[in-house]
Parts: sequence; C-alpha cells; structure tokens
Amino acid sequence: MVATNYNPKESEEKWYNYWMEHRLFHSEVDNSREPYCVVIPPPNVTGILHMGHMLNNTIQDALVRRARLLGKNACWVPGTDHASIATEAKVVAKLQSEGIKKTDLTREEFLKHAWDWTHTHGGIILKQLRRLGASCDWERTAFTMDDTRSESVLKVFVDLYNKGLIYRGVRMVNWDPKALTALSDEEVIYREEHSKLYYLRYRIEGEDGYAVVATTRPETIMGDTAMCINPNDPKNQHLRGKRVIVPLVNRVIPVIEDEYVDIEFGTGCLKVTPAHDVNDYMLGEKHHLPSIDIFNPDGTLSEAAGLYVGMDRFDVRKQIEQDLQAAGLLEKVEAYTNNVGYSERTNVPIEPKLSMQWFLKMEHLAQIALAPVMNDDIRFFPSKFKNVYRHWLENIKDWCISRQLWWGHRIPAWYLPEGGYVVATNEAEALQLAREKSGNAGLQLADLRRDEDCLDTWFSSWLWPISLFDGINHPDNPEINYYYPTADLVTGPDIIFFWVARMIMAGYEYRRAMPFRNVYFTGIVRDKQGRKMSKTLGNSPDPLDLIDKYGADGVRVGMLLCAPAGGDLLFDESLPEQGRNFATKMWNAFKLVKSWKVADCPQPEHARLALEWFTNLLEKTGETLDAQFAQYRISEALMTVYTTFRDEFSSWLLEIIKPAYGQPIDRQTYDRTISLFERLLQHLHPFMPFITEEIWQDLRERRDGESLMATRLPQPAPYDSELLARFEAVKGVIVGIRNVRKQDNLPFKDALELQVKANDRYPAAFAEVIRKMGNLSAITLVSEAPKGARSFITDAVEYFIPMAGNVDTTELRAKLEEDLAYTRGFLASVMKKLGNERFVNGAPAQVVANERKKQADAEAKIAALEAQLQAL
RNA sequence: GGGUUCUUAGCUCAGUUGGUUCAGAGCAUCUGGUUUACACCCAGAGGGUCGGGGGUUCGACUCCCUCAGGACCCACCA
Repeated sequence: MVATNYNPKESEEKWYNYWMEHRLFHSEVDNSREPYCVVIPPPNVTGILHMGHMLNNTIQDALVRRARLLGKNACWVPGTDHASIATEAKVVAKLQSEGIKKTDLTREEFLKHAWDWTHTHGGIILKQLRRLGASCDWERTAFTMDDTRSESVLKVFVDLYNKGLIYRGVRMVNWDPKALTALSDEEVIYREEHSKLYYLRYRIEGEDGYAVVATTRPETIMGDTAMCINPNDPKNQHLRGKRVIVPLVNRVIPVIEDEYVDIEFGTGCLKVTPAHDVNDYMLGEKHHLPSIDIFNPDGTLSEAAGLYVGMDRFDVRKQIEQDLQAAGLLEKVEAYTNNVGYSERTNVPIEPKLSMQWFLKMEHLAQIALAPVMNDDIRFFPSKFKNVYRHWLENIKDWCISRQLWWGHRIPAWYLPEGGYVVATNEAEALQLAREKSGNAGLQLADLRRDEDCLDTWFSSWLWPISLFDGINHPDNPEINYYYPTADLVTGPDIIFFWVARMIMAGYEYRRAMPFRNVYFTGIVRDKQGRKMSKTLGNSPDPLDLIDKYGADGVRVGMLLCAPAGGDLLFDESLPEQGRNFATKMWNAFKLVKSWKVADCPQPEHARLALEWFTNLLEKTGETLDAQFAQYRISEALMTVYTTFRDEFSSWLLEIIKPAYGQPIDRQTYDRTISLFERLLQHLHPFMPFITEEIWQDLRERRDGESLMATRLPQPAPYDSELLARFEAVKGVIVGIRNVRKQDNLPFKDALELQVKANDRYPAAFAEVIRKMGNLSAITLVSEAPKGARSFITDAVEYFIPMAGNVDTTELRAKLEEDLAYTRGFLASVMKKLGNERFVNGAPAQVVANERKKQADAEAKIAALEAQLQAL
C-alpha cells in the first residue's frame, strides 16, 4: 500500500500522545542500568517559549533520546522557576492595571494574587515544549516553590547559617529603585553610555577661590560629606586642611586626602558621597565620614536631601544643572562616556544603597567549586568557559541573598522582642530556639516577628539537581543515590555565574559530588543579520508558528543545522525549511520502499553487494556519530545522518536495489533494506522524533508494533574499510559514465556499451552495479583502447564508451594532458618528499607509508593517462 | 584597563597533537533533467593567494611574533 503525503501535525499529536500513554518518557530507579539524567534549566513559570528555549531544549531532547536508544535509563526532569522578581513585577503590574497598589495589600493578600497568577499563566511553557517533542518525564515535573523544593531551600539556609556562612549586616548593595529590592552583583548589567561630566565649583571656606570637582552625578551633592584630594597632587596643595562649601545646600565639608584619588582625572578633586557610591562608601569608612542618604527607595529625593525633595533622581539632575548654572557654580559640562549599571530585570539604573541585607559567604564555596572544573572532572563545552569560570570564582564577593519581595522563599529568621534573632526551618523550632536564646520560657509565637524579605530566586535554583530528587530533605533516598550526579547540563553562558557555578558549589557542599559531568553551553540565537532576537526589534519568530509551518522535526533540524557548539547561531527561516524538506525526503524514501511488491525469487548480485557495502557504511557512520556526540558536535552529527540518508541511502543504495518498474523485489533484499532503513531511523530519531516514529511504526506493522523509542541501537561492529574504498571507486565509474552522457547529450534511457581496459584495480565484482546504474547494455573487457570512443579514468583504470559518430579528440586530448601534467607534478612533490632523508627519518611511519601509496597511485594513473593519449 | 576568542568559497561554519597537489561541508549560484519515491527532487559545474606582514620547520590553515578588524566576558576611576 503506498502511503499518502506526510502530515506533520497529525503525526506529532498522534505519537506524542502515544508516547505519553505508554509512559515512554518515564524513568524509574533501576540499578541494573546506567542512568542518564538531565535536569532542565527551569524556565520562568509564567514565561513563554522563545527561540532560545527551542534551541536549548532541542539539544537536550536529542541527547536524551540518543541516550535512551543507547540503552541508558534516560531521565529528563522538567520544571519551572518561580522567578521572584520577574513574576512579582508582572503581578504588581497586573494589580496596578486593576487599580490596586501592592502597598494596599497584606503579604497574604498579595501572595494569593501571585499564586492565582501562577496557576493561570504557569506551566504554559511546559505545554509548549511538548509541541517540540520534548521527552521529559512529566511525572516528575517540579516547581522551585513547591513543598519539597521550599523545604529544601529553608533547610539549606538554616544549615549554612549554622555553619556560619550566612550573616546579616548593613552593606552597600545594588538597589533597584523600580522593583524596590536589593540585587546581587550578577543581576547588574553595565552598559556604556554617553553622559556628561559636570565641573562644579565648591567655595573654599574663608577664602575667595573655588575648588572644582568633576562629577557625572551632580544630583548627589546633597549627600557629600567630604572632598578628597590626592596628597601627592601638586596642583591641589592649596586645598590641604581646608574646608569647602557644598553648592546650593551651603553645607561645609572637610577636604580629606587619600591616594585613591586619580590625579589625572578631572581636576583631581573628588566629591565624597558615602551613601551613594561604592568607592565613596569605602573612603567614608576609612576616614570615618558621616553618610547622608538623600534617596528614597524609589529613587526620589528624600527629606535628608534638603532640596528637590520628592523629585526623581534624573529630573533632579536636569534641574540642578540649571540651578548651579544660575548660581554661577557650574564651570563647564563635558561630554563623557561611562559605564552605568542597570537592573537585569527592570532595566532601570541601579542605585548603590546602604542597607541591611542577608549575605552568603562565598570563599569556602568558591574554593570547593574551582578545582573540579579546572581539572575537567566536570567538563565544559566549549572549554574556553573554564577561564571565565575561574576568574569569577577567584574574584568572588559575598552573595546578597535577600530580596525585598514577597514572591519567593521567605527568609526563615525570627526576631525576638528584645532584639536578636533565631534561624529555623519552621515556627515551632523558631519558638523553641527563641525561648532558649532569651531565657524566657513564656515567649509566644506572636511575640516573634518573622523577617519580611524573601530569598534570591537563584538560592533555590542552585539546589535544582539535588532538590529535584529530594536529596536535601532525604539525603539517602534511592532516587538521589541513583540519578545524581546527572549527566549533561545544557544551558546558556549568560547564566554561568547565576546558576552553573552555584549548582557546582551546592553539589559539592551537599552531595560531596559534582551535580553534572558535562556542561554544554549553547550560543545565542540571532537573526540573519547577526542581531540578537528581541521583542522590540520584532525579529524573533514565534516558535509555535514555525512548528505549524515546518513541523516540529523540521524546526528541530533547522535549529541544529546552525548551532555550532558554543557559537552564536544566525537563524533564518530557510533552515527549518531545509529541515522540512529533509523530512519529506525521508517520507518519499519510505513511500518507495512501501510500494515494492515482495516475491520469493533469487537475490541479484548487485543488490547483495550494495547491501553489503551499505551495511559496512552504516557501521562506520555509527562510529562517526559516537565520536561527534562525545564531543557535543551535535550539528555535525546531524549533518552526518543527513548526508548518509540522503546521499548514500537514497541516492545510491535505493537506486541500485530498486527493481525495474512493475517488477517485484526479492524477499532477501527487501528484508535487509528494511532493517537498514530501521537502523537509519534510530540514528535519525534524536533529531526528528516524530517522522522517524511514524515510519518505524508503519514498517513494523508486520511485526510487533513496538515503539522506536523502546528500541536499542546495537553495539558497534567492525567494518570493512577496503570494501568502502572499493565502492567509492565504483561510484567513480558511474559518475564517469554520467559525465559522458551529459557531455554528448545521451539520454539515460538509451543503453550504452562500456569497455574496460582492466587491471587489478578494476572492481570486477561490482560490474553488475555499474551496469545497472549506468544503464549499460554490456561491459566488455578490452586490452587495447578502441577507436572512436569517449573515455575516462577512475582509480587508474581506463574506461571507454564507443561512439557511433566521429569523436572530436582535441578537447579530450587537452584535458588528458592537463590531467597528466597535474599528476606528474603531484608525483614529483611526493618523490621530493620521499627523497628527503629528514622527512623519511623524521616523519611518522604512517605518514611515510601514505606517501609511498600515493606514489604508487600516481604512477598507475600516469600510465593510464599516457596510454589513453597514445591511443588517440 | 584586564581577560577570552575569532578572521577559511557569496553566506554560515568544519579543518581533531604541523604531514596527500588539502584547501572541505551545508546553503546559495550556474548548467542540464518528467530515468514513475521525491521539483520540498535528481545529475553535474563553478567558486577561496585560509585577514596583512614576518619567523620557526624537510613541510604551516595548523606553532611563534606583529599589525588590522570584529565579538564576548570581567573591572569601584568620580
């Protein structure tokens, strides 16, 4: 029965449901089998699938499906991240659109809204992943804020606190004035900006002159508590020991001296604002300066500023420029380029702010995480990220883990009425500890006040490979013991610090073992012009639209075709199109095979030989694929199966064994072809799960209807390289015949005669293959070149095709002569090498032997060429 | 400012410890083609002084130096 056209949508739905029903994605502990585990980088719970996810998850799925076919117990654990800041921002925005302010709500009321939002919009992305064919074990779907994960987080917090690694204190932190929370250093992205450098005049107290200060932030002068000069600065000696007057506010501040100040920059005078600049803060500490916080949390000016109270910081900058100008205190303004830190989430300029926060000491954790990566216990692909990783760990600072947010894991610290606090995983425990600490046995829970802040999202993500298997709460459970360490992590280099490094820390701290053996860093998906895909540019296609248009298999192939390991990929719709075309090609090959009528008749020799050849070729292909996957060269692995299927299988094997129109095929050839086709489907399945299953199931109808997913790739077997080489020569003969046909416009349907001046290189055994593929009436062996024939040489054998009319030999002679000259030159270069003692003695034996073989080949070819020329 | 990395066919990239006259693949281009699986196809072809310069070597796309240009990461110069 000849099948109809392929319908991707129907096939995708059918087989995904089938896989789910048969629980083929599900994995359970099985100590008799090697586990292969991948944990998904959890997308934001309310996120939507974008091209980056497509790439990342296509790669993971290819790896997982291949591992399954190799007989490993593959387990891909999906889940989502609560994404503290991002989700809270969305909920706040949604409430705002309904006229509700977060500040009007209690924590409980707000969290109810947040959970509602999460339940409504949450998990969409996981459903979208199914369209792609992701073979996740959905029965294990987790959420960073579900009970098991939350419990793990609190437990780890308490543990680290008890180990003395978590502390609370007032520090200069990165403040997000929009999200109204502190951020970690990693959440600040620096962007170069064209700004202005303002030169401000500070009157010197009791004198007529000015000291001029250059600053990019004139709006912070109300927070100045000193001016600083370098004691070695000759041009500012007159300021030593003086006091100066802050413009507009007319407050008197001292001139201090510190070598930190760069003499060359600006005027050599630095205004010191300890509350609003990290360096100034350090100077302030050193020189015991007071600190004036002139900003409210939202970035408006506070009462402490004295001026511009309530105005936004950037409005003040404009206003103060005018006011200073008017007061004659603005000397000049220069164009200036500097780096400004922005909040990664809200994209507003961050404000350095002194505040009370919780921190995690990183020294110990950094130390245990460095060596395993540097000595390749954990391998990074590409390895260049090892350097990035090392540099970060070697310069690491304490991690600010508290956030002034409600959506997240609430910090498990309770404050006592008379001061001090206790840290515990639950209220009962906290009360117990509080009673002990205070010596007041009558203390009640109501007397305690729990910390209002919640934890950085990454404080839960860093436990992911462990907490997914409940390895924090139950460190000895069979699941964690079996699945951990996981095998491969596939993620973007942008979260190497946020996530990868911290998972490694947590892995060694809580399991004393790596969380994963290999990390594959993907590139960034860009458009064809190399621009990053973004909503604002509108250059990012909707992945689901692409799937509708080209099929999931087509899109997967398209993604992988342009995904060099670690390199950015320039995506273009021609790629999924190519993927779809390839799926169609597979379908057509399937249709052909299905159309054959099988009969019990003898197997033709050419079919037997071709099958022999292809069987060996597939073994070699398997070997190549193993090597490519071992190096995570997924794009190349795809190209390997792509060309093997299209060129070797379809264009050569099927064409050779294809019976004449209307003729049946012998059972032996048919069965062998089907099993080779099936093996190809196994190799293709990690890349194109749907169409391979569709074809597989149909080819298997006559058998047991077993899913392709449940099959195993056989162990690699040795192959005959000599046979493979011989067959390449056979192809060469056929190409030679085709060229003659093309040259003389001889249609394929007209049979030709081929004459061969045979030598020991002539692949006589394959004559039948040549005859069929060349549509030859006969192949005759001759000892002399015939007159009036087209000729060509393949592998030093001369072939002739007699021509009816006269053959113009001028062109041929020129070509032969050119070829001869080239081959002689080649031989000369080989001989030169072989005549060089230093080469023969110095080069590896293999290389020298290779040269000798080349010599023999070239000599044979020259002989053949000379013979042909003579015959003309 | 520090670090990493890249520059090979029109485009996107391979090129594995230096060893073929080795310059490759896919796409694109061009030329032919209804040989009943496939025009979402088949058969062919053209196309690059491997960024410039210098050096090491019997031999360099591959190693070293230098110049030019690009990318990314890190960094407290206001």
